[in-house]
Amino acid sequence: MKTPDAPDAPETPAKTTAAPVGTRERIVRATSRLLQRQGYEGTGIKQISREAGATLGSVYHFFPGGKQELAAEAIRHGDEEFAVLLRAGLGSSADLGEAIVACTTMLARELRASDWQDGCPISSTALETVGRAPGIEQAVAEAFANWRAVVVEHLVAAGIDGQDAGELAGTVISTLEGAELAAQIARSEEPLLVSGRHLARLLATYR
Amino acid sequence: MKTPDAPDAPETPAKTTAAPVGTRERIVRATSRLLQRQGYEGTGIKQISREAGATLGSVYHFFPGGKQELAAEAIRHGDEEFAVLLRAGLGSSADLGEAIVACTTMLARELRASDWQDGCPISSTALETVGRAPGIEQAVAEAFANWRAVVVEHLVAAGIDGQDAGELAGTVISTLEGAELAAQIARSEEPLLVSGRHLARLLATYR
DNA sequence: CCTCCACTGGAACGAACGCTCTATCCAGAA
DNA sequence: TTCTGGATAGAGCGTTCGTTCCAGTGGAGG
Repeated sequence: MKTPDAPDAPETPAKTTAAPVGTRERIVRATSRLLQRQGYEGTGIKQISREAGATLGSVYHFFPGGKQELAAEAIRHGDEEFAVLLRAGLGSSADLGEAIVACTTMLARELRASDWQDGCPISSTALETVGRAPGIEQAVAEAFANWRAVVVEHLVAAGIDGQDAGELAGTVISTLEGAELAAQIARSEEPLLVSGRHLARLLATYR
Repeated sequence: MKTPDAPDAPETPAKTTAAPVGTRERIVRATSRLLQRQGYEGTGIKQISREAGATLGSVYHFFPGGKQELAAEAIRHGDEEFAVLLRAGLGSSADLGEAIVACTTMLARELRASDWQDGCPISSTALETVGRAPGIEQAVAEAFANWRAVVVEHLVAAGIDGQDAGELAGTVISTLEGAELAAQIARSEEPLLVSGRHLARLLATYR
């Protein structure tokens, strides 16, 4: 009934817009979004295959490791997604404080646009699988380390000492995570925006 | 086989220690701990009744609203649990910075003692049920507001302006939440301890 | 042409899910 | 004693879970 893959133009996937997305990629994207909104246990493989426009056979063909392997891959997808946003926000201003505020502003806008549904892409799955799914735990740890590295880079470039930058980057990520959770719960941009200003103020004390 | 309620001394439940815990309370406590570790979808009613030493009939007798009502009650339990820790930490020192550091130190110690399992009692359930379980969402929102109020009280007592105190309290809670998540993921006390120092530094700029 | 194989499609399995239901127990009121 | 109703006990409902399995299907390589 439904033909997922575009039958035409298999050779020119880069049409700038609407590049036909392969089955594997569609499965990963659908999984990432569902994990973000429903968590690990709340998301079923059949729902994933339905939303991705793929069949159960395809899912297990590409991810023979089952749900865990699929979730780990989706975490890596969310990792890069969030890193892109982080780089965009931090790179938007030479002033460190303004850059941080830009990050929280972007996060707040996206959160509101999704009716407070799309928070951190991985935190829900991360919390559910602590100590019980090694593959997922590792992907989560790598994501946090990745985001931290992105922040460290900008802090060092802004002239903050390496040791301080490493510690501050951890706190920046932690606070963004917590503020995003608080914003989802309160259905308000305020926790994110306020935390952004506080982080800017904290960073300003390192001169 | 197993007699949950202590058959003797039904009139003097307050023996200072080892007060026999009623069936309803046992169910709530078991639910709270399981939700903390496994999240909402990952926790089954039958597992709850097993761990609580109660039967399915008892669970639905006390919580006719089913899983959602039970979870909301467990969230309220976790709310008070965390508030107690917060008050203990904040009250441990007249110096605001030291008090905040005391909070993170306590959280870090408890987290390590549970092999990084027992993080925030409600965050996992909160994330899973955003926008899909009104009763639970409300209990979660009340918990955050409650914790925030506890912090505000101490900030104001330390001489911080009311407006600032309200905003800072939100960031304090957010950062504690995020740092606890980071600590669980990294299996390390460091994110919590470092964030505690940074929060102390931030608060010190309000004088 | 045929062969091959990555990929698709979906039936079926046993287990677990949330919840309903009836039956039983037992302390205290009448 | 009989009656009442809170509390306990667990079988069983229909559904969904993650996973396995196998029969196609279609395009590239010989």
